[in-house]
Amino acid sequence: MGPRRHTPLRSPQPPAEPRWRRRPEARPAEILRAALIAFARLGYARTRLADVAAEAALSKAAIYRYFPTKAALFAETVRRHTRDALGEEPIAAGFFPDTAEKQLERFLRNSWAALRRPELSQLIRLVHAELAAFPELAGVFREEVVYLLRERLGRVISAGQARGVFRSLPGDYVVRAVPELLVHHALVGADDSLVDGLHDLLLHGLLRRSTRRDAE
Amino acid sequence: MGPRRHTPLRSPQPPAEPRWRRRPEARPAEILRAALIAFARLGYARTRLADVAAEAALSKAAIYRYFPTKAALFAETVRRHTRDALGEEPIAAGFFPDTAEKQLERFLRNSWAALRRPELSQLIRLVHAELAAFPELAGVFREEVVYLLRERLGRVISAGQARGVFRSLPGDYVVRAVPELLVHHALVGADDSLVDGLHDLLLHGLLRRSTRRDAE
Amino acid sequence: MGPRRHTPLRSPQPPAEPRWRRRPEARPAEILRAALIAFARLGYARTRLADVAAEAALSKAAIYRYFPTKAALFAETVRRHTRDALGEEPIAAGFFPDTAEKQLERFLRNSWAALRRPELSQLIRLVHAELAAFPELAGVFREEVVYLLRERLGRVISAGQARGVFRSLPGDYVVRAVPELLVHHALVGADDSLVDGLHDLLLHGLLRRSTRRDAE
Amino acid sequence: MGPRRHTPLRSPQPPAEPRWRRRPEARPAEILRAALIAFARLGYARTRLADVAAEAALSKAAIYRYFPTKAALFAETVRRHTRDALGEEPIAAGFFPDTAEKQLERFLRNSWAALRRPELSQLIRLVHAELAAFPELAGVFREEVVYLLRERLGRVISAGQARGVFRSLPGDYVVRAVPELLVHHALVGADDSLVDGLHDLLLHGLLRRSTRRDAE
DNA sequence: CATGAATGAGGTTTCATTCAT
DNA sequence: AATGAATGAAACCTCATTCAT
Repeated sequence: MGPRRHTPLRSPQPPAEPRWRRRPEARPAEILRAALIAFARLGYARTRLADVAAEAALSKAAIYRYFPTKAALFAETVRRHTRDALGEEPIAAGFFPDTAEKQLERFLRNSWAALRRPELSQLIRLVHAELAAFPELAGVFREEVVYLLRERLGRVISAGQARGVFRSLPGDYVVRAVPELLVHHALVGADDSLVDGLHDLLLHGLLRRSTRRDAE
Repeated sequence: MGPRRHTPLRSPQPPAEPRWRRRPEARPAEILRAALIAFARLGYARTRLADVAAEAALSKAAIYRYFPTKAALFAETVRRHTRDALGEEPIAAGFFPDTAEKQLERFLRNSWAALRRPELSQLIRLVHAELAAFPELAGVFREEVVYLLRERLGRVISAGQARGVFRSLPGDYVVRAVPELLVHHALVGADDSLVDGLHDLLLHGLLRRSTRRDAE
Repeated sequence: MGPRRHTPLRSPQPPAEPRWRRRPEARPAEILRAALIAFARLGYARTRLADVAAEAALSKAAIYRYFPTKAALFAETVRRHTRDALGEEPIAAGFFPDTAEKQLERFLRNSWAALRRPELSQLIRLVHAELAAFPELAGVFREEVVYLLRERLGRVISAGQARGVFRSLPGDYVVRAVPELLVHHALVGADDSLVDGLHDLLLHGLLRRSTRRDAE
Repeated sequence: MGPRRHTPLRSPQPPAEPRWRRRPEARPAEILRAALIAFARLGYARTRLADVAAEAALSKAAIYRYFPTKAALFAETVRRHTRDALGEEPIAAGFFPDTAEKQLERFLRNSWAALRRPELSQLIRLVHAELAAFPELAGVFREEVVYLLRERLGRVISAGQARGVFRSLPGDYVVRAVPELLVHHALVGADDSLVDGLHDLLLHGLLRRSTRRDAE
């Protein structure tokens, strides 16, 4: 066999539509958006760069202008979408004259609303699916999501304790476990009814006996 | 990283029950044991059949005598190791004259001891990592592990309620959420201290006020 | 776009010809032979593994059973074909009652005959073309080819000197330069007439004046 | 290693002699200088246009203003740097009353000094490495370097013969082989001592016997 | 004129799966 | 029953080249 030369003859299309348009700063964000969709659909290993490229309406090679490897793209995808995933605390806990019970309920309801949004629940699944391959991402996720929820819940409980509504707790188990539980519910796709159940469980575990005794 | 291909999950026909072989049913079990180790180490996609074969001290081709595809092997691995993962209920709940509190604590302690064993926690990670690719396995896992825990916990709570120690609960949230929480703790590798915290949280959420008031 | 699954349907050809036959030990040698041909034709970078595979009538993947990378295959190709490239010294220099001049001529003629064979001259081109990329191979080549020629020439000259036919030389330049020159001739594809010229040049530089004066 | 593509050598039209530019003929020369450095460092195939561009402190696209393809750039790089590589003959052979021996030595010393300069020896390596891919460049190189050396050496020898110092030679082997040998020495990176050896070898092969006999 | 952005077209390497022994 | 050999089918990543600005 002789030495082949590959001289692709391109069908000479009249220069109708420009192949691309200049959108410098937008690109990385666009790619990350597409990557989230693709990775969420198939997981890391099953997602081909071609899938991301198609979703972003770009060529595979273009992705490599912005991200050096598939793994880096994945890591950045998780990182980017994890930040601000929860957003600002919708209503500052202490400034409302709500009862402690109401504050707790609002925390649960808001947190669950955020976690169950597809963008975030998919991210949660992604992070937990690649725990072994990308252990650092678990850390990112915990810091950005779990720790934030802990803080918010901690404030709610402290406020309730200050008012004498919540009992004092041995250790921080409640503060640690509740975000975990919410995350797990998002991970396995639980339905919304859980908020009521969790509220009930927590309330009757937190109310001081005297308060409740008085209430009778 | 190289390419990982993913073949669709064919209906995982076990090889038609070959009855007598040199070491009759030893081989499949050996392979499944090796597969668990390999899959747990690297996850589904990263695990090569060669890894499983090496772990089983067999050739790749030999695996195909017993399992038609990699996906089928994976599914069967999860299935096999999920069954009996929890084993018999160590101590039947109702037959002991323990207090309801003690029974609850024993349930938590036993369940956590089982879930935190490496074989099971790895399985849990595997199942949750491949939720998207193998949705049916989530079902298997839930039936074998989660539902079993629910049953056991349900019995403990019912017994406590019958004795008048636990209050009556609105809905089944507690029964559904506690196993979920335990599983999630295993998934993220929590430490043992959580049992005490969970016990405390549950107790004070379940005890009837009158009981506690009486106890004072 | 949904998740594609690639289930190649192979046209069900009746099992006419077996795709391969078992030839275990032959394979590496066959591949190296094919690799020499391919690399010689196109150089290292231009040669695709597919070229080698086609030449060897194998699949690309099969090559990877025996050689871990393209670079390793290339190195081994050069190494293997360089060893024994010159073969045994055709006629032992000292044992013949030839004149020193005849022995010198025979060395030149034999060496050139070996070097100009396509297998060896291609190898020479390959080694020199990839000097920068594979410096170690230059060493292999020098040891196996250049040094061997130096030894042989050295013996011829020593014998001639012992007989009083060749003058004593300041330094070893002749022994070093002549193999180099032959190699270069092979590299640029010189014609056979050079042997006579080289013979003449060397002779009149090596003959002792007294000998030549006597001969007149 | 990644893929390297190799486009066929299009007729390397220099960009139609663009007469006036901001820095009229500076750009192409700068690019060619950068290209020599880059190509010499890595060889043709391994050198990326990006390497050349970086070396020239230009963008890749800018190179395409002056050279239609990578192959054309390479060819022009070799061509440009080959011309004048040897420069003017430092001292016209015939005009000096030197002895023929001195003239020969000066030829060798000057030639070697030129060939061993990094710019030229790298060029030599480049040309010989790409002999197969760019056969025409070998021709360019031979014309510009080898033939020039032949001419100069021819003049030295003729002068010596005219003076009766050098014997008459059968054929032109010496004139053809010596430049070749010098080039090869440059190619493999020989050290300077070779000049003395070559001088000695040549002298004792060229001096007329009568001269030497007289000298005794 | 110059360039940053984009891409088509591979090339190397991997691996699940099959086949002859 | 078991396995070493073989391979088809990607997947990642690269780079010469083009185009809009």
